[in-house]
Amino acid sequence: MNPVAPEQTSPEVRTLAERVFHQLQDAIVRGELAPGSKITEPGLSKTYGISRGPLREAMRRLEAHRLIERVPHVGARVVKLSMKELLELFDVREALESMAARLAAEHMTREEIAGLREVLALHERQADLKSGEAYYQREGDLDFHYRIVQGSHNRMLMTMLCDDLYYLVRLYRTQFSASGTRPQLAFVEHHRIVDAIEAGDAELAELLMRRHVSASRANVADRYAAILKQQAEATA
Amino acid sequence: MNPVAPEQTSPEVRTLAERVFHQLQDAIVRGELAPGSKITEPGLSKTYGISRGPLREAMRRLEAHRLIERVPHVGARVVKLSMKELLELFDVREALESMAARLAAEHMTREEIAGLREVLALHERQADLKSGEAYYQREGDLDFHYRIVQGSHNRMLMTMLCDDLYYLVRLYRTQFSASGTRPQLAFVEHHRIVDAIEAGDAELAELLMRRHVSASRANVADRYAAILKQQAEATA
DNA sequence: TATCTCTTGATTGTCGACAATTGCCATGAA
DNA sequence: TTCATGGCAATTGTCGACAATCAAGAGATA
Repeated sequence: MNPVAPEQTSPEVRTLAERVFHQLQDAIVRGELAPGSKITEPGLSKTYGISRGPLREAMRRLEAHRLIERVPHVGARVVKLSMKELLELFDVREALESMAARLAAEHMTREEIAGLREVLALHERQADLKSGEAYYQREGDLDFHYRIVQGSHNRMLMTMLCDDLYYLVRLYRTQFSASGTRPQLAFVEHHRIVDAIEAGDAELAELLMRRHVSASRANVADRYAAILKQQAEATA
Repeated sequence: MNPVAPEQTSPEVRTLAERVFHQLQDAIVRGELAPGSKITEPGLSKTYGISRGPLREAMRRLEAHRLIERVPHVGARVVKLSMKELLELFDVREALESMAARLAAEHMTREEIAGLREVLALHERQADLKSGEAYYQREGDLDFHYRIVQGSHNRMLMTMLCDDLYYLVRLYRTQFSASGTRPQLAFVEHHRIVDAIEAGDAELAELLMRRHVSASRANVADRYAAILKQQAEATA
């Protein structure tokens, strides 16, 4: 159902607050709750059929994950990523994921590497059969990155990237409806990264991952610049 | 009073929950609440004279900042950093702070650089006069890093490092009572980093910061290995 | 004696109600 | 018309009480 989410069976749904938290998290990432829209406690309380107590707790967690923004005595809004913040996100990703790739090259087990190769093969097949872009860029790409972070065996990195940043990435993709160009390019880059990891070449893996994220960032920035230019021409 | 904390006057103490959050945060970082000790809601509720509602909210925030760990239906404990987690923290710092130094070299204003130089001069004076180690390594060092992160002008980096990781660093220092060896070495490294930033040499600033954090990590690892060896000899 | 079960006490999760603060809208004056 | 001011409705913050869950200890049995 959700190829990225780490919670397959029921990791932490022992309480109402956590269940609602995950529901809201999904709703936001999927765009069902419009970015920038105001969310009120009584409203959600009725929608989900729970009291305001657990709801507030869920909202606090959403705030910690940067999915909503709260102002005391005023209310909460779904985050609306600006282009500036999006580029900031890419810078952070570049720093953390390159480190993850380095650590993965040092610590990843044979089994984990094999699993990574499988993911890559699966994506390749799907990209061959259909246009595939949609699936690839939307979830498959994150799946790849997800496994590398896991392979770093650094718990702090894992929570930062998988629990926080990757949800923001998904939110950005729905918000900007970024179908994601340059899938074939990313393919090659992915393969090279895995090769470096398998070879245990930490420095190379780090460098390649860094370039990979950086290229993705540049791609976003370019497309944004193009949009701005287009708008300028439209008004002129 | 608190040279590191960004909140000088009253940043967000408009609500009980936030006030208690900051109080607890300080208490934990200072070691007043022993690492690993269990904290109970009714207990804190009485201690701080507030109801359990705002208290739970404060605890949620502490959990998000990794200062306490909660288990549903069981309770919360103050975090107790293991050496493994500490080294993980250093890896994350290396990734994020080297990126921060790079961005700082690109975006830092003249005024910010001047302020950074002042901090350095202040530390040098204090290191000359007294043994200075204590002040230097405890807060001054973080002050230096803090300003560089601010200079990156990347809000996401700022919150990650200043709001989360640096509190963990301070907690580690009290927990391991790390008075911090190698202050003079760090001095030289700090100076070189500022030089690189002022020269606008992003790559060099990044490299130097990376080495700086890495050296700090190696220092911690070495001292830990020494302690282990000492203990082994004592038992033998 | 060791282990298993059950009871008990305490703690956490949830709820509904009340108080405090905010934003909005109507009213009035310049 | 525009701006300031006051009141009002709605939302957020806070509280105390009840229900659900867990951990520990007493007791019984093999």
